[in-house]
Amino acid sequence: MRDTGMGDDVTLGALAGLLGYRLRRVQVVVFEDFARVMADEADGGVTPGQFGVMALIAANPGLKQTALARGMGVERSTMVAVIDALEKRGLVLRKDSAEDRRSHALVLTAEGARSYERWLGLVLGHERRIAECLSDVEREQLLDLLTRLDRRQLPTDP
Amino acid sequence: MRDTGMGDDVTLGALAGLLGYRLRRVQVVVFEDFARVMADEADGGVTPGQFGVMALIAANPGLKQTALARGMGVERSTMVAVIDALEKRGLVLRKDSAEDRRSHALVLTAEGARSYERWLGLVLGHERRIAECLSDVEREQLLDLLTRLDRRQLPTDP
DNA sequence: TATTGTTATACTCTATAACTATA
DNA sequence: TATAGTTATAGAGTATAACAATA
Repeated sequence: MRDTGMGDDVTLGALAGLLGYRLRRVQVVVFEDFARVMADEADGGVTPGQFGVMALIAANPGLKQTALARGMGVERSTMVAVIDALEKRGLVLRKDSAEDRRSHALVLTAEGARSYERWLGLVLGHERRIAECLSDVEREQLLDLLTRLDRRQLPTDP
Repeated sequence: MRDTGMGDDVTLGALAGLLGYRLRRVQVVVFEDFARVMADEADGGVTPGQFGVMALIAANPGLKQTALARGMGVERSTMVAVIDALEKRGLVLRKDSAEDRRSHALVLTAEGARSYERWLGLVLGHERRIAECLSDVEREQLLDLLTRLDRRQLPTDP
């Protein structure tokens, strides 16, 4: 395990006020807690990325891989192996699209839907724990500020 | 370039309120803008991780690799190649430590210090741009909330 | 015995470019 | 011509485990 303790207390200098540094530190904390939660799962659970994919499929049944890739902010080609792995585990299914024979309509299998619901519960618990030092209002503020920094939320330049 | 535009507007579902997802999205935005800023540099500039290392050395001249690794939240072994690359470019120097002959005292070279000051200016501009949709107060709030989520900032459990 | 830096190795995530089959 | 999915490949970034030198 990485030691992020306060052992040597290095001065952060210019880093202290930089969003990039702060974001990366928190990301490490979040990912470690996510992994800890999933470690108790019999089948090993899912990674944060895999959970995100399943959540988007659950919310948009039948969406195609390109749209999913955009939603996750990765390339189409990157998505292929992710779906391969979930499909091999019987959690996700590539159905033939009715309108466009090039594309796949992604859906959760019955088992995938069951697993997703269980994992969603775990993830909500994880969410509560990592934000336990914040009030509900502060957590909402944080989510709002982060959402506003996400360019995807902005209208495109004219 | 990754397409994070609003093309297909997928419903985020449970993801919308999850810090892990929001953090990752913003991280992508931040890293892309950082890369854009550095692309104009004659020598290619530095990566966010390399900049962080140089900032910590600048703020803590003479610190050893283990302390630096802790400050960056990575393993000692991971740090080796990072410093190798910076040392090969003449930006960082491994000096012999006076007290402990096992460890190295890390310092910026004269050129490293000059480059760091220039890059710091670029990074502060980058910082201003990615947070341009936030007021100064909101940016400070965001930094504060992120800092509080960073376990390193918390007192260790008894 | 414990720590510092190092090597060897492997794994995950990601991207680019070129291909195919459709549209 | 353009798009959806795929493959092949490569490059970051990271970790673990074992080692030599030193404490």
